[in-house]
Amino acid sequence: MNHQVLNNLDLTSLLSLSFSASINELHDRLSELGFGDIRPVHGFLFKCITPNGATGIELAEHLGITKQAVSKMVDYLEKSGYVMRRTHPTDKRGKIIVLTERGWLVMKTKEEIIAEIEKRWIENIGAERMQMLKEDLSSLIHEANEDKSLSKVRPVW
Amino acid sequence: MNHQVLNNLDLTSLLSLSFSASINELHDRLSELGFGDIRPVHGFLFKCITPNGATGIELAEHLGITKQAVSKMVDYLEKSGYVMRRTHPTDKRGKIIVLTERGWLVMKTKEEIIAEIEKRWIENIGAERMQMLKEDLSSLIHEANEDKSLSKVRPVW
DNA sequence: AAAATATAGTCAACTTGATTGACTATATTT
DNA sequence: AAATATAGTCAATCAAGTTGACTATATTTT
Repeated sequence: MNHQVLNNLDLTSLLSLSFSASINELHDRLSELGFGDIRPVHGFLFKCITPNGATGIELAEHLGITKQAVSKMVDYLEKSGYVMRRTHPTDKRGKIIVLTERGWLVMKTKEEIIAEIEKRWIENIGAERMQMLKEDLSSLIHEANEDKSLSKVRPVW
Repeated sequence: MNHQVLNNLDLTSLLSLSFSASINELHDRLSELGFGDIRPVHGFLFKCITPNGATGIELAEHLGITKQAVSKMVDYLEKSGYVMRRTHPTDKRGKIIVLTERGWLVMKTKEEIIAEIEKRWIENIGAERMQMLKEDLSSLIHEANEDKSLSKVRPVW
């Protein structure tokens, strides 16, 4: 697949391919660094947990899946050592899910890798174009979600 | 989620959200127009079938899934009236999967919707910025896949 | 030409990550 | 105080993928 072909793709396909490329690079690097048990969806979950923890239902809404599915995901992440269930400070029905030290480590590592990727891309297209790219993508997301509620940030399709 | 928040997201998250927004809008519109039985992955399959049909193995490589999974997907799409299995002209082991009239109709409809979406986005950010956006995304994809083979266009994560 | 090997597709059994429904314990509203 | 709503979990099911086994046809080797 060469540059010429790419230029003729519609925007949706370009977004799909570029997202795919970046998320794959991120997780390949995470794997190399010993975080092979983390999947992309976990990153979206961690983002909602930080900085102060979150309840299962908050996570479910954030990810756009059921609370039962979140419960299983948390089982897995707890077993793998990334999160802990704490009793909720005020609501005895609830629990609050927080990151362990390893959870914080993977977040920090992820940010470093993403910074590396962005840096390489800036070298490629220049800082101004990168800034414009981010602004334009933000506008598009903003505009597309004007009407809807949008608290779900999980990229489902 | 407001504009300010979006501007502070990393590029990977922005790509995820914008892809998600566009693919969701596309499929919401397709649903309204009576194509509610089509999922995003089917679009990637159709793209490989057109214009001259494709074998199961070609589709499997294109999508990055097994030939058995493709076979099931084709079962579904054949039952739903979008594709047909034809005997392969030269290889009696093989079959060639082609679009039905309804298959062509959904492709045409899809292109119209995508054109609408792009048009609206051009009204939003301007034609020049849209052109730059596409160029930059193309560069990024191109650069990210320099080393790899990349014939898979399915956005897996 | 015959035999050995490779390839295209399908069937069946299994895995994974989601779903819906039922339940317990605690909160909130009436 | 009673009725209802909410947070979380357990169990059964579903959907979309996987691996492994098989048939029929092609291709390669001897």
